[in-house]
Amino acid sequence: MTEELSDRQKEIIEVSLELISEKGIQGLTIKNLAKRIGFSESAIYRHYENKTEILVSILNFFKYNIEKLFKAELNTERDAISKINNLLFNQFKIFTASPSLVAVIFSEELFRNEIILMNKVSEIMKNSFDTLTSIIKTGQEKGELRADVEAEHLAVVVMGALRLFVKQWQMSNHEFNLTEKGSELSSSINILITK
Amino acid sequence: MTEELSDRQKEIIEVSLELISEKGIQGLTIKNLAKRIGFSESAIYRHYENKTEILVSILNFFKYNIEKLFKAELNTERDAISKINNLLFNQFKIFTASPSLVAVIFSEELFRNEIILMNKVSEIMKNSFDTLTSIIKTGQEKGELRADVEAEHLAVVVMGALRLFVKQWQMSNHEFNLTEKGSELSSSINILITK
DNA sequence: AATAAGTTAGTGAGTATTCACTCTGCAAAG
DNA sequence: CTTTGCAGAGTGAATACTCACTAACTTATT
Repeated sequence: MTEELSDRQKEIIEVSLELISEKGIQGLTIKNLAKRIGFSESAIYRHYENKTEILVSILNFFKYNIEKLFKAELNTERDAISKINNLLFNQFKIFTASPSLVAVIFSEELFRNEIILMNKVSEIMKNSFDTLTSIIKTGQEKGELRADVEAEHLAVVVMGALRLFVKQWQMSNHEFNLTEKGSELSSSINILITK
Repeated sequence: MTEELSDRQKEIIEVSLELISEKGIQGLTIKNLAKRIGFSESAIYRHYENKTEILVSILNFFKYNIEKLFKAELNTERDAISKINNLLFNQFKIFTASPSLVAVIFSEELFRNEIILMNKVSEIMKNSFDTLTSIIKTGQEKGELRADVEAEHLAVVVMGALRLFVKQWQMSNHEFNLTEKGSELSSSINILITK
């Protein structure tokens, strides 16, 4: 799963994320990539078989980060509230640190004709959602979270709010501090889902 | 605002929505459009100046529907809960009836290089969000909704849940009944935001 | 009523551009 | 002397869009 990337491959991914954050997924072309790195277009194919492979690599990077975050939180001994709190906080921090990832997760529509990419994206989403649901379920059983609403619905609410908030941040051209304002949103969510 | 579309223009929009729902925004090309309608590519330019104009037309159609829905609900004498309930229900019904609109609202990333389209999309989102926030605010003042969480955060939660749920429906290939399951989600949301 | 003029909606060929990707050859390193 | 990393030139497919032209109507003029 760790993929063992070479230095050049890492550089290609880095520059790809740069380009995506600047001009969106559409800005990620072989030409732009080569120009930015400073070598010819053909050189890229020494390191990646094709463009899809590059995108797969990016999604794997994303998947790895997200899942590490979610799984880690799932297996702690904290209560559900602080698990979810941490989850949201870390998620906001990741996006603040690399805004290009925001463009990536909202590019599903563009991946629609590439089945591999589509599957990767749904996998990531489903995984996060399931982990969150499971955290909530446990929290309900322990009496930490309200149980008058089913866990899956609470998960939709939490994850939906997270995504929309990040989207609003992106559309405002990062006008507000995502981590800071995100903390406030997080507190509000806490109030809503606590017993 | 009604745009006064000719019969042919209406047909072009209809077929565009068809193509989008089948193959995503990427499936909407002048070639595909012309082939489906049954005339030459150049004929399209008799009815629309360029492809962007077609997309603007689609977004206007979407904007019109959404805003009609939100504004109508804002001005009724019902309580906030049933306003939001209706809003969600009608929204789910619209998407069920024309799933292509889902592809459109999640295509923001693709519109990023076309400022006109980008602006149209943010306008639609901002408008809906503001109307929803205003409904919630009124509900809080009247004591119908919980006031221990600020209105904007409640709006993020409601709208975020709506969007994520629709996204999940789309990604499942419309496997479940959006209107039906959406009603259930709506009930859960009610519970969360009621005093 | 007949002709002339103008409009509308179409065709088909062709444009420029962009895209991902390939082929050949070269130079340096092991 | 073979592998690796790269350059340069090129390919074919796809894209949105333009151009000159035409057939079918409609409207105005005599």
